[in-house]
Amino acid sequence: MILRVDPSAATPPYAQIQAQVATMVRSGVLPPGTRLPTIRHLANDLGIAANTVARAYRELELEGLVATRGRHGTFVLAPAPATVEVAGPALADAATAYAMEAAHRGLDLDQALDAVRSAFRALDEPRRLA
Amino acid sequence: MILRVDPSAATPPYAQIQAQVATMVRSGVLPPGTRLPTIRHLANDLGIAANTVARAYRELELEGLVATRGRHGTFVLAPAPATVEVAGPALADAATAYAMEAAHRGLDLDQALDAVRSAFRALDEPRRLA
DNA sequence: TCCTTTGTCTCAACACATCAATACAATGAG
DNA sequence: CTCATTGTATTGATGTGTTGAGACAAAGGA
Repeated sequence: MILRVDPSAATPPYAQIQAQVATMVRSGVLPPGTRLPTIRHLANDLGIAANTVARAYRELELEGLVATRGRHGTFVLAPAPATVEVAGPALADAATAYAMEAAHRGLDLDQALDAVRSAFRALDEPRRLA
Repeated sequence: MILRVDPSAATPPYAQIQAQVATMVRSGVLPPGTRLPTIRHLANDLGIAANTVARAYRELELEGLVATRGRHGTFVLAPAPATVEVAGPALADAATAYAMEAAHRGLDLDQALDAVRSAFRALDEPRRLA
């Protein structure tokens, strides 16, 4: 479990943990059944409050990526095959926000799609991390 | 100048004004050369503080959509033809944020693009307003 | 049974963005 | 020259989200 948290980043620490774990689960780095570190342990490693890690785990549970099994800890689940429908309203909101931002700057659909393609490419590039 | 501001909305009032004026400028409802209402006048109409309108105008000026001509007021400029390059880092950031959100939920590029297409369609639909 | 270890909950402090009010500077009409 | 009208700058209040610390409940092993 190599995680990094930058307290001065724009995205809050709990969201950074959430995103990194989610990526590792989806990419298979953390296979289903893996036991995540306890919130206190991880909090200690990262030098943050336990509550912050707890929140990240809570959000991950809402996403259906992990399950907390009481006394035994928190475990990785098999991620459901993703579809636009299942990704839910949160993804739709993100898409709408992006569409508004793009339209607002005068871009048409094709230009907006190109920007997303570029962003995706840039996203895949530095995945040497994790 | 028919503008609406919902103080309880998620997007802050200054951003609502900014977005609505930007849309009207880009769509030609407000042709170049049009004089915008003074910040005090518009603030009065909307029942908000002058400073809030001032901020919206300031952001619009940064976008290059309007120009303030000192004593004479604030005027609509001819919007530059939009390109992805010119839309600048703000658009790139929005695209990256969206790409991360989508990847984070396990969507691939095509699914993410579909969601944007849907959002764009939904955006064009209720443009009976403005 | 007792105690350790797990996640959960609650509450206060803090940081940050936004808004409102007010004072200010510029500038052109009269 | 005077002054009304324009946008600008500063300051304080407010609300929201995030963090941190600690108390709490559950549950299995010794």
